[in-house]
Amino acid sequence: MNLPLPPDCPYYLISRAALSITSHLKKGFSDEGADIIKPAYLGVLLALWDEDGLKANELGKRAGLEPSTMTGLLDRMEKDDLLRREPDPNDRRAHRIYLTRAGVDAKTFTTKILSNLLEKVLRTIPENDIETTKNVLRTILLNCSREDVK
Amino acid sequence: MNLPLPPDCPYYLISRAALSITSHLKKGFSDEGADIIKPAYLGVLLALWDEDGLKANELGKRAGLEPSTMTGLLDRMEKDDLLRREPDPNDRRAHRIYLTRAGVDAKTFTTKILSNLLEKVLRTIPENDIETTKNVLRTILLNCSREDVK
DNA sequence: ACAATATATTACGTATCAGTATTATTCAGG
DNA sequence: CCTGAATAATACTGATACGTAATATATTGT
Repeated sequence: MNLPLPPDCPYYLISRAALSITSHLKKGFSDEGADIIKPAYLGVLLALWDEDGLKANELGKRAGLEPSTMTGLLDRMEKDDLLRREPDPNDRRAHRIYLTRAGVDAKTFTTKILSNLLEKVLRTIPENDIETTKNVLRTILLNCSREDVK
Repeated sequence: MNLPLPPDCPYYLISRAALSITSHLKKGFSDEGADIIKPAYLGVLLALWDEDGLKANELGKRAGLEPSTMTGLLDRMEKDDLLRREPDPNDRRAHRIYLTRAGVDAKTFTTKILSNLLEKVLRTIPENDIETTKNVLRTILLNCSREDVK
């Protein structure tokens, strides 16, 4: 049973790719003077740009983050004036998350920076292979969530 | 310019897959009573099992981590008695990293846990698609490092 | 040999994410 | 209508990773 060395290990490759893109994204935001936007904010922003006023809970599901992670993330984003929490009138346990003006306005340039970066990073890769990769990753996520149930 | 929603965004998929596998790996080590082994240790362990006595610097290159990240990681691993630092006789700036007995012994069960998990997570995916995915990820890493130079 | 440069490590601060426990609220069944 | 299970959010802790700056040691060009 020969364990693959790092450059051949799927886990290594996935982890490194994630960190590497994150790092570039961070730099991309910084270079464009959009320092308020952090890569970790993207999942939440994408969800809220699609549908404003979600609950923290629902946001977590869409962004793939645990509830305990959401608290700190929303704290940071609220401090950065990208969103605000408001009590849910129908459920006093819950809050609704609404984008601020700044949060709405961020969509344009954030979108541009993200797609520019992805374009550069994926540039040399055939469209087919990217689709295959996305499907593989989706399957991995599916298999992982199956494991969770067990 | 329609930004892909999370489940369709390559960056989202890569990040989620990395976190998801990491979480399962952690649980896998825990379930097998191998709590000392943390997913983050793998890059270093794989490198040292291949070649003992590397410098922190070289280890960082193999594991894909920054020098400043290596310090804390090696600190934790040393505290967990998996390795020890020894001064490099030829370069007084550097240290050589050697596996302890526990670090050597960890290879067998760590290897088994990792390959079991990967087998489970990748089980349903055609070998071809996995190869394609690995190549795509390698290309992404390459493109990212090219960006670095720029 | 000496100053400038390069390398290795460390120190410190920040960001990110998960797991566990806790609190407050809602809801379902008797 | 009350009690127990489920749900929403948070607090807290630990792990992981980076960037910047500081320090110590080596190497190189003159």
